[in-house]
Amino acid sequence: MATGRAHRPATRSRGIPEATVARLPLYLRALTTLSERSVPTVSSEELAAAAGVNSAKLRKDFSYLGSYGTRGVGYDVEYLVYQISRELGLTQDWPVVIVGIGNLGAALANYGGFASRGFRVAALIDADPAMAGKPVAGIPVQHSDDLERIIEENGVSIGVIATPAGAAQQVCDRLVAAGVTSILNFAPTVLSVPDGVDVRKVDLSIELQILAFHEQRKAGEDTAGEGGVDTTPPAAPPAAAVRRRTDDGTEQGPDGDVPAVMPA
Amino acid sequence: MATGRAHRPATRSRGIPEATVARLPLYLRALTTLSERSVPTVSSEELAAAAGVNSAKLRKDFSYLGSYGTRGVGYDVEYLVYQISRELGLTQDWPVVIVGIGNLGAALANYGGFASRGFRVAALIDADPAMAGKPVAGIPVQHSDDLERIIEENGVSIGVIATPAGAAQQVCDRLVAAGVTSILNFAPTVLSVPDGVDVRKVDLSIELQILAFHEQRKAGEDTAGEGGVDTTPPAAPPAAAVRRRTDDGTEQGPDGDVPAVMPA
DNA sequence: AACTGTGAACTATTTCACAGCA
DNA sequence: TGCTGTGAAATAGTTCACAGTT
Repeated sequence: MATGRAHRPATRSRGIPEATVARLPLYLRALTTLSERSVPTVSSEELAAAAGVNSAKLRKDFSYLGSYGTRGVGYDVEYLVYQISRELGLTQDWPVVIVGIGNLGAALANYGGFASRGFRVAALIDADPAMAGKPVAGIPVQHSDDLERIIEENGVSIGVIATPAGAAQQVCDRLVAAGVTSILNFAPTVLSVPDGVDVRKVDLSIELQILAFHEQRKAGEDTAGEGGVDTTPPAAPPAAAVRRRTDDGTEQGPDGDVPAVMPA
Repeated sequence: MATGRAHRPATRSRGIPEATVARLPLYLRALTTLSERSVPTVSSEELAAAAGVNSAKLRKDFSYLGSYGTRGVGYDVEYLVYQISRELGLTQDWPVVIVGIGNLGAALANYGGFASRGFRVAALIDADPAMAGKPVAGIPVQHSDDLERIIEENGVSIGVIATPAGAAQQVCDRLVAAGVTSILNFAPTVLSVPDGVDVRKVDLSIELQILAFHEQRKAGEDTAGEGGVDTTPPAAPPAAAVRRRTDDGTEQGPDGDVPAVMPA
């Protein structure tokens, strides 16, 4: 059992950089908007602005896909939509199951961005018998006892986990055993999966913590310790000597923290 | 108006790499779990496994914070929890507003991971008058007319946008005008913000698209075109010559896509 | 003996800047 | 002339491997 993702480091056939892959959906969204407005062509500069990146990066990214632009003109919007969709595998239909139909699961089920991009919510699964049969986003929730059958019958290879943290690994194991090879995990846990299974994590609180880090920096530049209320005094240092690399003298309290659990 | 984040490229005081900052919450979660189990110390190897990274990376990351370990022994769990919390700014109390109380907003309001990490949901705001006064996660929803007042009265500097895409920029502008300097955006739009305002984006469908890309690769290695159902034929190429870098002959259809909208 | 902390090597990603084409 | 496509340079991030410490 390996932990985490398995991004085929060897046998990398056409080698599109991971950073580029992560931006393709961004470009696709921007292009889709242009397409709706019937804009026929777009320059790298314009498209980059719409996608929130710089144009050199965008051109480099596209160069990994092929030469789909026209010098002096720009890119054909429709054609580029098609090429990126194809590259991402969105010209196929991907049946997806969502496990854990709490607020978050329901939000995901209702999320228009899935259906419109080649993803089809094949089933909603929850462990609560009281949920069974209830329609969410027009799809009846099924009990998790039937998880394996549902996966197999629908040929599902992508699963979304929106359960509480405590249930996530177990759900993950069952999904994988039933044939799922890609998992999008919203539960705040590190999942262990065998080689060949991809896991991506979306963590709602991690993003906020990153913002807090930068926010703290901003406050520290003007007046020290603005923008929040300090708490209790510093924790006792460990037995060993502690030599901090740098120290700004800001001392705050420790933190009786509790691991996060998703809404069920 | 600059687009996107503004990560103080100059004046970078103590220079912790962005990639490291992004992992600190991961370490913190793993440490918190250990702390609850009353584990007193942990080695880089063990902690790395719990956090899902490798130990060299973890040690390097910690080296940017200071020398908080003891050679031959490991790291003091409680002390490290404190140091990372402090570095991330989580020893302060951060009042947060959530704008857009649909399924997703409700999921966020109920999410235990916020409250337990220095974040306090100061207010829930929605544009629907019918929502006003209704309690979600024990907090009454307030109408967006009062957004500015709420921000100012509570000294909020971090805002979470969980509105439909169409409303996001407008909400963002109002948040920023009222004094918010960090935004977590769940709406599938690129937000324009002035310099000095940080934006982080969580996009539910982008992650799935990245999984689909890798999933497609897996399928393509064994039998070509397994794991999904193909759709219509290729779009017409643009007027100009098209020379693809490589081509695997897989031709699929274009895609009359619609921009995703979050559940309101 | 065990384990951290860290230069140095390596790999990935971004940005520059300009040749080449329509 | 205007804009793409891309080598080359610059920067960021990861991994190695081992000296140093308890």
